[in-house]
Amino acid sequence: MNDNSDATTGSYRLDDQVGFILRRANQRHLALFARDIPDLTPTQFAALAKLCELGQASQNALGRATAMDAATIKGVIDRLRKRGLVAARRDADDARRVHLSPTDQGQQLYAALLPRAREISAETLAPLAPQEAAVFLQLLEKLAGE
Amino acid sequence: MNDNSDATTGSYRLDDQVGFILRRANQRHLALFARDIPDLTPTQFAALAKLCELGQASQNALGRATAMDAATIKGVIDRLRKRGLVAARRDADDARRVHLSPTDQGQQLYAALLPRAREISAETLAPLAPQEAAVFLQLLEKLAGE
DNA sequence: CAGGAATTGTTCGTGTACTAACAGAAGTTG
DNA sequence: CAACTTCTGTTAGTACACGAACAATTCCTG
Repeated sequence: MNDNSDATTGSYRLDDQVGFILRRANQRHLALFARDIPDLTPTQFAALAKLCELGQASQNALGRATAMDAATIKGVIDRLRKRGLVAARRDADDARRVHLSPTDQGQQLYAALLPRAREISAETLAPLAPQEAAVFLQLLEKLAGE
Repeated sequence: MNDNSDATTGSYRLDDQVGFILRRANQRHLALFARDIPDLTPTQFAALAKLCELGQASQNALGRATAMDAATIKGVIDRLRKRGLVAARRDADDARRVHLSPTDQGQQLYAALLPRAREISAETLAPLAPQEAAVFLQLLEKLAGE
């Protein structure tokens, strides 16, 4: 019973806690992204990518698909619209909804950035051997839930 | 050559990218933390915990130890000072430095929160079997770098 | 010792991220 | 159909997080 990872016993070192390491891993990824794709934030790219995948979506639906709450997705879409990458119009069937779709420019940018996005994913996983990366992604997916 | 995880070929699905899943995993952890320790943010707790571990530190040094840049740690420390959890004074040897130490109240709060902090780490890892969690933490550490 | 370089901390601006509160529209049920 | 509930989007407030620019201090090197 010397297990330091026990939930109620043993020492607590910040550097060994999942949350802390998760935050650092995320930081490293964000830094790689900012270096390779300086013109778009990871969040903005996620929204654009998902919208291109789906073709269209309501604002909140896109938020759910990209794990952003209503307040967050609004700011992200505002910025993408300001840059002409996303078009918005009131939904005809449902007056509450904002119907979103990527503009031509948005689709072109997405296509142009795809290789670099793949690169970023590879670079992020670079410290792991290929099989390790596969295992890691499976476990990480479990951890993320939903 | 059908490997979708190839860095330059194959399809790109946002939902399969490390960065995206990393962000969701982090979100889940933050939610657990906010639920179990509503009085302190994860970042504030990290700063307080590290300062209690070290006993004392300069502001920037504490920032490095907790993976926060100078601008970020400043805000965090300001809030902890305002709540009387951290004491600050100008360093005698180096006039640039702000010497930080936890107050008695800060140490007591840290001690009181420790069990819940351990709980949060356990809950975060709960979707994984014990051996899976161990493997995951090793790989995650590699990914975080430094 | 003098002058350039590095370190420490601060401020500003931008961009997530979440809570809470709100208004308007749509759906549900008695 | 009317009341209730849910869903959609918006706003305001707080808190990370980082780049860039800056002043003061200390360090280093010629």
